[in-house]
Amino acid sequence: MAMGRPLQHQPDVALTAAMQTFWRLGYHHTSLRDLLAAMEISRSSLYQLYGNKEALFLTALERYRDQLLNTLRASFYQAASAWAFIENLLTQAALNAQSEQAQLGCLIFNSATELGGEASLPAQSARQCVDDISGFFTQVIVRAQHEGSISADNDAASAAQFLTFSMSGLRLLLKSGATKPQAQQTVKHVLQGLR
Amino acid sequence: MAMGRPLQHQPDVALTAAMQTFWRLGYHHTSLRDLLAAMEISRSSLYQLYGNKEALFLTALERYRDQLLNTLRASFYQAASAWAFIENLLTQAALNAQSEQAQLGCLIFNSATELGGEASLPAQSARQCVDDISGFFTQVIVRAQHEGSISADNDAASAAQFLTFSMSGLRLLLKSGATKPQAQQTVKHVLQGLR
DNA sequence: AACTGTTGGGAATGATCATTCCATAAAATT
DNA sequence: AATTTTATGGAATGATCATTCCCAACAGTT
Repeated sequence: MAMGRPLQHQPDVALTAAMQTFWRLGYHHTSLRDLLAAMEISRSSLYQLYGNKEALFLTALERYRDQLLNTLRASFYQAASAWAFIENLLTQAALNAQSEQAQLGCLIFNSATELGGEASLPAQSARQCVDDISGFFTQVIVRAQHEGSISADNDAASAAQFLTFSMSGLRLLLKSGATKPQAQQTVKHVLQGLR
Repeated sequence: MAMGRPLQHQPDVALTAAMQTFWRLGYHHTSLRDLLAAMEISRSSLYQLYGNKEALFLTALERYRDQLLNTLRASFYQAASAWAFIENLLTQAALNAQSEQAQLGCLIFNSATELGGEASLPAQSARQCVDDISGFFTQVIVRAQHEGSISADNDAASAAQFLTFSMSGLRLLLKSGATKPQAQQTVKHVLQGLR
């Protein structure tokens, strides 16, 4: 074993806790007190291990994006068709209407809207993450076009953007307290818009 | 004329300046310094005339909503058809892609997303405003259904919500720097989704 | 001239914030 | 026992924030 006292906390656990806190409260509104309480480490350790609040947010955001994209990709590659994947994605979002998860929305979209046009690193990173999601959806659209479920006349990138903001819009709806039937009906509109 | 020194500033002008500042910076991120500079009044006057930051935001938000709804209603009632109104609304939004206005987004949606699930008065008010917009769109949808341009099978409220978040999503897209052709393509998706 | 309401800004209050420094304790090594 | 690394928390720093109090200047009225 290496010399010196071994690490007492698991960096993964602490990072996940930080991520959830940012998710719940937003970047600016999350204070160091909140972080320390959630991560269950001391101020000193936080600065030593993660640099500062901004750096911690960046790594937490990247982790969130990685996890999200991994989940999406896994579900995509094992889906019967691209269209089935899209349908399932939206339907699941609508079904989970009242869950806490849905109430929180998506960390990436939340951050992108909160940080808006800021020039800060967190803002840049958030916008990049939105692009990453949109890029993944573009692949999905392209496959759907090959499979014939979406007209090849459509620009794949635009369709992907439509799908992206529809996901974010759906989240906003659910956050505003839309009922499950309303959400399901809205999903139909989105699916119809993609065709 | 009334006794005492007459008002030097026009409350309307100052309120508009405050509104634009909240619009540009968001509620939390707008400091009193920002407000005073934009409104060109003194701290004393602000507190005397508008109460405090929170109260000022509430009146500014209401004014924004009133102006927006008035503009929308005027354009709606003089439109050839409900569908033409919707088409025009979305197309104009896409055409103004690069304008400063579009970059700002909409004060109501910005506030609703920024304040999210907060229990504060500003948050409640923002959610109410989203409902107000959605309510207006419901009327539009109902008229479109009477005119036959939207299937009567659709739930009007759900379609209105779809339209509402599509507007907000379009704004987010433009904020993220989507090109004009992309935005126009996305509008087609939204219109198709409404049918 | 006396009165009344508006305006402006200095100063203080009390709170929160992120960050740094520092001294100390704990747990492992050699 | 000496060393190395990690952990903790008190204290201070410097900044910003919204808000209140207060006093002086201002611009009209009667």
